[in-house]
Amino acid sequence: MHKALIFFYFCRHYKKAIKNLIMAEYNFREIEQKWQQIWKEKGTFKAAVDPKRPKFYSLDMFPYPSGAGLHVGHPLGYIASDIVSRFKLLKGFNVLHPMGYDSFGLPAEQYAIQTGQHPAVTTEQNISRYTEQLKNIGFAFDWDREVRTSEPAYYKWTQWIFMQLFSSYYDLEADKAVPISSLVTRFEQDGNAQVKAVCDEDTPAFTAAQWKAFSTNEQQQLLLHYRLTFLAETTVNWCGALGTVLSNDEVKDGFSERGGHPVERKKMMQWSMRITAYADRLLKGLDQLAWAEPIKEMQRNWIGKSIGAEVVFAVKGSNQKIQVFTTRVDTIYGVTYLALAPESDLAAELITEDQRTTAEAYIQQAKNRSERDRMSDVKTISGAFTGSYAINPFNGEEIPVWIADYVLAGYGTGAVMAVPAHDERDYNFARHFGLEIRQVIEGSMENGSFPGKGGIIMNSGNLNGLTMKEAMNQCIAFLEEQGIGRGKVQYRMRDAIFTRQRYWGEPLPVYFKDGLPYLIEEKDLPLVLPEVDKYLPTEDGAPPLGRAKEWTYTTETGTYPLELSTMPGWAGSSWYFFRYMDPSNTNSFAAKDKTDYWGAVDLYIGGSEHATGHLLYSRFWTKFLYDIGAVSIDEPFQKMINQGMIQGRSNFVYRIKGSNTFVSLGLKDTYDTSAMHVDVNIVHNDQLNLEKFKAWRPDLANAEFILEDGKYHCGAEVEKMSKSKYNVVNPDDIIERYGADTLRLYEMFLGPLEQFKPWNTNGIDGVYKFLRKLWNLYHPQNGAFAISDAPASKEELKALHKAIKKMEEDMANFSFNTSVSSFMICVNELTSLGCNKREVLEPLAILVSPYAPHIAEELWALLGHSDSITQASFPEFQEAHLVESNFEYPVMINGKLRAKLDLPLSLTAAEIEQAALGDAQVQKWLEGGAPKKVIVVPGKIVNLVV
RNA sequence: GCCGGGAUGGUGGAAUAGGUAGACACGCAAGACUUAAAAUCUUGUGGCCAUCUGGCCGUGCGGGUUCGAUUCCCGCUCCUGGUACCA
Repeated sequence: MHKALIFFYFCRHYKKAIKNLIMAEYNFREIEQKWQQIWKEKGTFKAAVDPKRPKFYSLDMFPYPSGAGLHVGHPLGYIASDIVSRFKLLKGFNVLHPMGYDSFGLPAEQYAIQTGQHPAVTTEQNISRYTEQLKNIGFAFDWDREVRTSEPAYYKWTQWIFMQLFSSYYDLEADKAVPISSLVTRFEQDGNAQVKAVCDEDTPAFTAAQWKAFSTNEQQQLLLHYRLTFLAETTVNWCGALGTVLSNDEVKDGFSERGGHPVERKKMMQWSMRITAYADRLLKGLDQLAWAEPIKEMQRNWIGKSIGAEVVFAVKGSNQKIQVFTTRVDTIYGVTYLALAPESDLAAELITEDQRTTAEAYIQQAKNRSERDRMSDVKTISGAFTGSYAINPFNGEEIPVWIADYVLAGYGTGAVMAVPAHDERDYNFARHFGLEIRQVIEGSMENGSFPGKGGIIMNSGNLNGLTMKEAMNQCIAFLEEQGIGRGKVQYRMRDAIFTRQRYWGEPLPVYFKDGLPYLIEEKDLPLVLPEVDKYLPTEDGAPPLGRAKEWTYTTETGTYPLELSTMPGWAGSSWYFFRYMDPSNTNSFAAKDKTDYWGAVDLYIGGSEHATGHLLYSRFWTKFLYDIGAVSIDEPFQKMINQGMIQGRSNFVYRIKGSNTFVSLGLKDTYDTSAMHVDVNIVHNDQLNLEKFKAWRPDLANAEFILEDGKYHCGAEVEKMSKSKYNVVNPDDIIERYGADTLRLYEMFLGPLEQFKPWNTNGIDGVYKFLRKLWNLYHPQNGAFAISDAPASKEELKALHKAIKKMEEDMANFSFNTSVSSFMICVNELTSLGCNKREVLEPLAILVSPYAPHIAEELWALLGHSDSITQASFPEFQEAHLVESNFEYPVMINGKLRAKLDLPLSLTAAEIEQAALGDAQVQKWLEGGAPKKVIVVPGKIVNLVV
């Protein structure tokens, strides 16, 4: 009796444990660790050049390793690209699927300023954490190819590319970058009159004789006007207190966002990249790319090509000329004033004595507002008259010259010809200051100004009666004939500023001699970031590198100071996709045979927030590298998918004010409550785990609850994922609880990849159940592995081949969520058929392996294979298994479903009609009469109109 | 303002060369197993009406084309991403 009781007790409590031992339930923890280890040991995902196989380059936007670690949103795109990579492996492709880190950046430097911790140390720690987290998810990355932009061995080549840009200019005749040495040769022979190249607007003309007579310094100064990366005076947001340049979005109301220090617009010497030289190629190149149309459109807007004309206005009683850019030169007779940007030097010069006080006060006021403030404050109209008049070259009319802050110094020439009748901003300005409004296009002025692009020109001398296009052509011809203007293409995009006054970035390989920049020698690369005592600007406002003890460069002629600024964040990320092809090369950034083999990225997955920055810069550098013959492609990313951001989903509890009692969601309005964020990790399916809640914080230990049906329901809201909202979900926690395969499947199952969606774990159980059902197919009796070699039935093959077909179609459309559904359907069907046939279960394991690689490998091994499942071939879809002999026809009457008829597919339309009309249900609706019309679509539908 | 994307049950979502709306999953409900709970399994689940086999309504709103519209066209509303005195 006693023994029996103990035995009984033992059985009850250890039943499950024993079952696990002898019945091999799906144990994801064991399986996943085992296979991650095997992949690592066997180098399963090592990629190597293999001309015999077609290549597939699958790339993710590499992350900046932040201190917060990966959250559940980061891996979304990586999982998608991993699925595609593994699918391509099964399809026989040689797949390159690497991962690395964009490891220079501001957060590590800010942390360094606060703590004194070297950014390299912080970065290293963060990278270890990221790598560990990524490895837990079981990605098919070739980790041997990892790159880090902050490693000297990497940024050596970032510096090298900078040097090539410095040594090149853009030749407009060849329409490509050409070595600057050939430009020097041309200067020596002919001067610069015949040279068609992209250069600064203010480049002076000179002859060969003059060139030769110039001093070395003068020659170098002139060459800077042509180099693709150059030092030039740029207007920036300068914050003296922080000692650095701020970007527009770091400035609020004239003060720095961080610290609230005053910010002024200041002209500073900065390095720039002449990306505008590539504007047209960047625009045209978009047409060839398989990118989402919105992203292409964003780039087109960013490049902002406008076709128009440049017109020179003489100033009355002065030698000054005012140059304007306009897209509507056809409205030239409607010009009633000119407007200059407050920053322009010309504006200050044109102020007459009687206007001096007001005009100069206005310029001063405008200067203190950032460009962004000026732009966002559209409603306030402000300006000042200079006192000067310009002459309209078409009719000799005198027109007043104004200063207006709606004119931007950085676009076009910083001066506009105002046509109030046909431009809204000019109209508002003219109304505000009582300036003339003269209509020159036929139409009604009832609703103020109108653009009138399709109208006929009037009040315009010999342009009268012409269309916009005709008038424009005629005007441009006149301007060119008179030498006072020309047709011109203007881009909104500006040259990219390439320096930051920061520490944690690539040093520029440049030293200064007589105030002019020179490149260090290639053999001295990399120019390694020096140690500094603090990561702050020096007392006299120089960048942090000014603190380095020895930051000089020695040549045969002497020792010279090195550049103190560093490169911006986008430098290292603009070419990393080439480095992956040959990551440890010490002789070049990547060997040509390797870049030729791997070519362009076949699939690039990342967020759309990089649409205009990173993607544009990468395309620019790739085109440049192509021009100099360093690579053979001029577009880096053939196909791109933008995954939607995963937003946070916060949970709330409702505390009765002034108490420690919490009310469930449905009852919260019956009490006086206030909402409080609660950690989403102690909430499941929006139900609060009360014990965990009490343990969450000491002050909640004695919390009390008012429940609904014995449960505490939490409120929920979609917000940004952030620590302070307690809605950050760490992939490690999901993996701990459900395993990596479940995480991978669930992230895909959540919805379309490109859609923005909040993270919630409400449906994750369903995915986990699916994996267990899958496992049970191979372990049918008491959880023991058993497989039958008997031939599969028609139904079993049909279930399988439906899934094969669906997966291939979905892969082509990157519709991962629907593939997961089709796997579920397949497994459900096979379960109810009781299928454990090798003929079906072997291909099934291959099918799910891109999504759930660990469990697939385990099943593959159980099936008796010694190779990795990644070596298998994707099962071939056979249409024959899906062919049906019958079809259940929906019969609709007046467009409404009234009956269903199971009929052979071999029937003709007439036979189907016959059958439908004979059906009892249909007869009832026809009420004895004949239908007015019968539509029969064989294999689809029958519709009767009565 | 301009340029994109979107709106489908209680929830995530499926279905568009126009052809059975709501696949798959969550949640919920009922039942089985259990001392109980969890887990698991079975059944049901768009709304309204009906005693049942059934009927009416239903894909943001209003029109249109069509035998037939979530899908195409016109006009709105709301949400969302980008961009913004760009001459």
